[in-house]
Amino acid sequence: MDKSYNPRDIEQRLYERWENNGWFAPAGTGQPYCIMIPPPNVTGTLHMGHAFQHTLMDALTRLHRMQGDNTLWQQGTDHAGIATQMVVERQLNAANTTRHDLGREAFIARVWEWKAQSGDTISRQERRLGNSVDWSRERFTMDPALSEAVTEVFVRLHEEGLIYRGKRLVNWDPVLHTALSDLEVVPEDAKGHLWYLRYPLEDGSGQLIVATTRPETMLGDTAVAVHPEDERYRQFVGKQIRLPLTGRLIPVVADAAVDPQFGTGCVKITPGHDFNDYEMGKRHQLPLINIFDADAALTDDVPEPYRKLDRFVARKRIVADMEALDLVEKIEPHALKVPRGDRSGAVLEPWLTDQWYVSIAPLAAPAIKAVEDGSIRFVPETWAKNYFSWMHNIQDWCISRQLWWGHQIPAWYDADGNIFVAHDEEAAQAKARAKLGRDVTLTRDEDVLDTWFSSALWPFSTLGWPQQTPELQTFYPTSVLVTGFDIIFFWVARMIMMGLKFTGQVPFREVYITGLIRDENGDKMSKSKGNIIDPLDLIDGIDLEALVVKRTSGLMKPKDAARIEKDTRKQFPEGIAAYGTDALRFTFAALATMGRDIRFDLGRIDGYRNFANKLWNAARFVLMNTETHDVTSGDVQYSVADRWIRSRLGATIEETRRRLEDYRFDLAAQSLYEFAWYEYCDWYLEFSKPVLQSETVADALKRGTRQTLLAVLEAYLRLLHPLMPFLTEEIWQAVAPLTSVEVKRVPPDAEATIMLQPYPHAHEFARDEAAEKAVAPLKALILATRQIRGQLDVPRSRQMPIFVTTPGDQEWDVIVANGDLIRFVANITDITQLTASSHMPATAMQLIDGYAVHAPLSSLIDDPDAELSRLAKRKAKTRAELAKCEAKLGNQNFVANAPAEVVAQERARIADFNKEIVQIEEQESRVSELKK
RNA sequence: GCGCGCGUAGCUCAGCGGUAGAGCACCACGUUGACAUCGUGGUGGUCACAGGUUCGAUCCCUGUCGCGCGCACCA
Repeated sequence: MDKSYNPRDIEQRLYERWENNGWFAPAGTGQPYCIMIPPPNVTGTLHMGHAFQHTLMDALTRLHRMQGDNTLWQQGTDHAGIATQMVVERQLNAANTTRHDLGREAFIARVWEWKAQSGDTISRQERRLGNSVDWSRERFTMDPALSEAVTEVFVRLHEEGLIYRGKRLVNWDPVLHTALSDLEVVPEDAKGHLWYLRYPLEDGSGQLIVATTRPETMLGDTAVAVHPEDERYRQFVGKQIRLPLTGRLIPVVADAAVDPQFGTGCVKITPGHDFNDYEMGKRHQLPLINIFDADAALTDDVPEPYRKLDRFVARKRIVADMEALDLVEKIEPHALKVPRGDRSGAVLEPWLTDQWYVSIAPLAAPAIKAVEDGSIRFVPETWAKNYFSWMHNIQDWCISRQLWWGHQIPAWYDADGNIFVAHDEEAAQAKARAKLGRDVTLTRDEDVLDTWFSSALWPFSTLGWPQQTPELQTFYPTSVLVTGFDIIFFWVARMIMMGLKFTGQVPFREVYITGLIRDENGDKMSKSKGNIIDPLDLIDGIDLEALVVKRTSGLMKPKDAARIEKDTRKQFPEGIAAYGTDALRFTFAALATMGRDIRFDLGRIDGYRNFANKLWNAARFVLMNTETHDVTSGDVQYSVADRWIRSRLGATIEETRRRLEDYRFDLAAQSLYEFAWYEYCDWYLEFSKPVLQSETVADALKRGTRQTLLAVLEAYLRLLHPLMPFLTEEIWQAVAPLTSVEVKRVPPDAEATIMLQPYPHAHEFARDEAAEKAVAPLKALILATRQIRGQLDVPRSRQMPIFVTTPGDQEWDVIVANGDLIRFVANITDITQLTASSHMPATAMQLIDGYAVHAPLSSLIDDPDAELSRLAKRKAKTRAELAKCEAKLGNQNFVANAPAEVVAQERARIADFNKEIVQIEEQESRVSELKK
C-alpha cells in the first residue's frame, strides 16, 4: 500500500470491478429489500441534494446486501416534462430558433438527444458516487413499458370516472402556454397597490367604490358584491351599475364571502379571472367574460382601445383612463402575493380552459388511512402531520399540460367533440364504432400528462406492472423511500394513492425524509445564486478559475456573474481540494441529522478526508506488522489489550447497527469514527507496539496481538463499508487473506469482495467487562503522565520514572502486570507504588480518576511556582465541584427523593474530591519546601 | 391566521432530567519506523430569554424574542 491515501487511484478501478462482476443485482437468499431511487430529472446533472440522498440509499442498500437480503436498488431517471422541455427550448432560443420552427416531431427527437446526453452524465455521476444501483434494471419514465403503465392507469381511471375532462379556471402560465396544478404555483410576496375605483349606479343614485389590486380585470367584471349584512350597502343590492369604460350594466349582488372590513366592503367580481370570483359567479349565475388570450394579452371581447394590450400595459392604460374620468378615488400601497409558475417564474393567470383532472378524494381516503394505521411510517414522524393536513384539503388534480415532451394523453375526439379514451387509436376507433355504429375520423388530444403522473407509478411501473412479473411480486411493496420534504405532496402522496389504487398495497413501508442541503450560509443551493457545488468537484477537486467559469456560465441572468465570481473567489481562494468519494459520503452521513436542513461545511469534509487517511495508515501499520508472519497457526494468547479492543469493537458493532436501523446515519458515523480513531488507533495500536517490538514476549502473545490487529480491522472494515465503500474494499482486499475469517464468494470461484461479506454481528466480539475494567488504570497512568509532560513542557523523548497511588490494590496489580506496556507507551523508566514512607525527589503531580501520578523533574527545583500554580488551579476546580456536591447532599429533599443510586454516587464523589484535595495539599507543601 | 422546525464553544453540529460533547478554528509542545491529511497537552459555553413542574432542568411544560419553512387568506 502507498504511504498516503489517494482516493483517485482506487475508486474508479473498484467501481468497475463491482459493476462488471454484476454484484449490484439482487442475489441474496434472504428477505427482499428494495429501494426505488427518486428518479433524477434528465435536465442536467446531479446536485448535492442527490449526492446526499444517494449516499444514504447506497448505505442502506449495501447494509442489507451484506446482511444477505435479496437487495434491489432500482435505478432510473425522470423525463421531467416542463423542466426538460424548457432546457431544450432555451438551447433552441440560443440558436435563434423555436420549437414551433422545428415542429412537434423534430422537437421531441431533439429532446431525446438531450435526454441521452444528460442521462449519460447522471450515470457517470452515480458511478463516481459509488452507488450500487442495479444498472441492468435501469428505467426511464418514458420507456415503452413505463408509458404503457401510464396509459393503462389513465384508461382505467377514466373508465371508473376518476379521470374526467372539465372546463374551469386553471392556473395558466402565459409564458409556457400550459396549465399547471395547484402545487406548481408559488405565491410570491410583492409590493403592489390597492386601487379604489368609482363605479356609478345606473339610476344615478350614487356610486360604489370598489378596491382592487388588478384594475385591468374590470373589463371582465360581471357584478359588484357586498356582504348581505352590511348596512352601508344593503339598499344597493339588486341595483345595476354602469361599468365604466365598457358601458355594460352589471348587478350589485350580496354574498357572504365578502369581507366588509377589507377595502370599502365592495368587491368587483371577475368570474373569468379570479378563483374566488369564479365560485361567486356560479352562485349568482353571473356571466363569465374571458378578457385574456393565451399570452395574457387582452382579447377582442374588450373595448377597442384595449385590445391586444399586454395585461400590465392595459393596467396602466386603464388606471390612466379612469383617472381622466375622475373615477379613481385613491391609490394605496398594498402587500400581496403574486402567483408564479415554479418553473417559468411567470405571473400566472386564472384562465378558463378544458383540462383533464383526476378526481382525488376517492384516492386520498385510503392513502390517508395507510399512514394513520401505520402501514406507512414517516421518519421523522412529524412529517406525517404535513401529509395529513395536505391530504385532508386536497383538490382535484389537473393532469393535462399543453407541452410536447411527455406522455401524450390517450384520448381521441371525433368531429362532434365525442371523446374516446383508449390504449391506442385502434381501440379508440372501436369504441367510436360501438357508440356511433360507424367509423369516424379521430384526432388525438395533443396535450401531455403532468410529469408527476408517471412518477406516481414509479414503484410498480419499474417492476413491470401491469404485468404480474416476478420482480413485482418480490420487491413490491418496497422497503423504504428516501427523499426530501419538498416533494412529499408532488410525489410521495401521489405514489401512495396510485400504489394503493392499482396494486392494493402500499408502495413502501417507510418514508425517510431527509433535510435539504444548503450552502454554508444556510441558503438553498441554486444556479442563479451561484452557490452550487458539484459533488464531483468535491471528489476530484477543482481549481478556482474552473470553478468560477462553471458557476458563471449559462446563467439565466448574466448580470449575476460579477457577484457570483466575487463570492466564489472569496469563499474558495484555493479552489476545492480533491477529497474523494468516501470522504464525501462519510460527511453526508455525519451531517444527516434528523429533521434539520444541512449547511454544507467544507471543514467537515476536510476532517473526514483525514479520517480516511488515518484508516489507511492504520491499515499499513497492521499489514507491515503481520504480513511476514504466520498469524493463523500455533499457540495463541490474548493480552488484556487484545481482549479490550475486541470488546470495544463488539460495543461499536452494536451501536452502529442500532443507529443505522433508526436511520441515524450521523450517530452511526460518529460511533464508527470514534472507535477507529480514539480506541483502535489512539490506544490499541500503541498497546500493540511493545508486544510486537519486544524480543522477550512469548510468540503466543505476539500471535494473539497480530490476530487481534487483523481481526478487529477486518470486521471494522465490513462495519464501515456501507458508508465508505471504496477505502474499505481496498484495505480489505489486503487484510482479509491474512485472517482466518471465511471469505464468502458467489459463485465459489468468484473474486472476493467486501461488498458481499456478512455485516458484522456484535456476538462475534463479545463484551469483556474484565478487560475493559483492566485497561482503565493503564489509560489513566498514561494520560496523567502525558498531562504532566504537556503542562510542564517535558518532551516525550525525555524518559522519566513515575510514582503512583491507585484507588485500590487490584488496580496496582493490573499496573504491575502491564508495566512494560505503560513504560513503552508513556516512555517511562520505572513505576513505583507510592507509600507513606516513600522518599521522593521534587515531583510534579497529576490526579486522574482516583490515580495520582508523580513525575520527578529536576526542572521543578528551578521553577516550583509552575507546579504550584497548576496545583492551585486544580484545587479550585475540585473545590468548586465539591461545593456543588455538598450543596446537593445538604438538601434534605434531594436525599429523600432522589434515587438511592444517585445519592450514593454523590457521596462517593464527595469522598473522591476530599481525597483529591488532601493529595493536592500534600503536594503543595512538598513543592513549597523546594522554595526554601 | 393555523401548523412545523430551529436557537448549545469563534464556525458547523451532536446530546437531552442527575459531573456540558465532537469536528473545524485557536494556543503551546513534539517528527521514536502507521499517519504532519499526524501526535500530545491546552484555551474556549449563564445550553436565546422569562416563568413553571421537579430533590434536581440545556433537556419536560407555558410564555416571550429571534431565524427558517409549510398551509390558508389576500378584492
